[in-house]
Amino acid sequence: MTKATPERRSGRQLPTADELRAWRDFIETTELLRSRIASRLQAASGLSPGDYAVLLALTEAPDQQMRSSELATHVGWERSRLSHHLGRMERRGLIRRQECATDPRGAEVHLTPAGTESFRASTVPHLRAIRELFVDALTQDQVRAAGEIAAALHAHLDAERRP
Amino acid sequence: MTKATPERRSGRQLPTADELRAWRDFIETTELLRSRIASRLQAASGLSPGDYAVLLALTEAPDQQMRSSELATHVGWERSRLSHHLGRMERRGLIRRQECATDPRGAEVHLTPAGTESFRASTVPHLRAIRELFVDALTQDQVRAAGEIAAALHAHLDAERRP
DNA sequence: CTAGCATGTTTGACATGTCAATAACTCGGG
DNA sequence: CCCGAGTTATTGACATGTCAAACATGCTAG
Repeated sequence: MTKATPERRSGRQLPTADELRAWRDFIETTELLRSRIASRLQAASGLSPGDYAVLLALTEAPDQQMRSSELATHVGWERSRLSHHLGRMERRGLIRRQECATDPRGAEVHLTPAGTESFRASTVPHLRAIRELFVDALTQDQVRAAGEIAAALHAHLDAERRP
Repeated sequence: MTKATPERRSGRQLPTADELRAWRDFIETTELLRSRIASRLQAASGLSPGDYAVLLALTEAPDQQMRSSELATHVGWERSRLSHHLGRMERRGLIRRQECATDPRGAEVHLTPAGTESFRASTVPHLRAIRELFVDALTQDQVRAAGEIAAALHAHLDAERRP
């Protein structure tokens, strides 16, 4: 593809120093950002990002309930991870699990009033944190570029996964 | 700055739908990317990203050793996290801790031959994974932009932290 | 000297994640 | 009827992270 400029993009196995610096800045900063957003969420509502994802999905579901594996797909987690997380959330009274009427193997996950309320209280502070820590740090072009970079990375990872 | 278009960037508390989509793509993709890179590293060398960070710092240190808190600063971890991690690495024979000669409170962390060898074996595959999963997914401009976005986010987080 | 504060590190309790194994149930053929 | 393969969800063992408390030692004011 890049035969005309072989020294630029092809024939190289390893990243250049500049590329490596960009990678390190990128990966370290996203980690830091994630933990800051999580702190804000925790402080505002006592919820973890995982709790938030589960409560968001349930809140948007018809009847505020969902089958366990449906929920796993929706939030993009492995079943096992979800199961452990639901156990913790159930202990804290945020959700309730009950046998599924139509499939005795399955479980229905229900939002409790406490879960509904915690989620309600967390929404605005969480969105405000995203605004303050992400959107406000960047220009409009950078926000757009960040979305495009994420999309390109995601597409590339998908392509690698099953070619 | 944006007085001429007040509805665009100011007076708003919450992100727009586009901004929120960019945020979600960004944060979810970086998480996915992190875990893919970690899998590659694990497969190639049996090391976790944390192991790699510690071994990299020790490898670059004079005498292949470092004081524990120096190491914590270098990799950007809390002391407690480092202590737990060093315990696990020591059990696996990657590093060794011994009393510091000059300060009886302190610990020196030393690289073992096994640690040196594991790190050596991991370097090229790890850099290749960064090349394949990050650099190759993006244009040169995007790699540069990713670095700049990370720098802007980092600076903004620092500014928020202590003013 | 010694009480008390600072420094360097570890520990314990717990939240979060992954992986492999298990349990409980469905369903389609013999 | 029953076997075996697939589906749904949970479990256990363990790695990784955070927070607060504990420990050990050094330093300094009285």
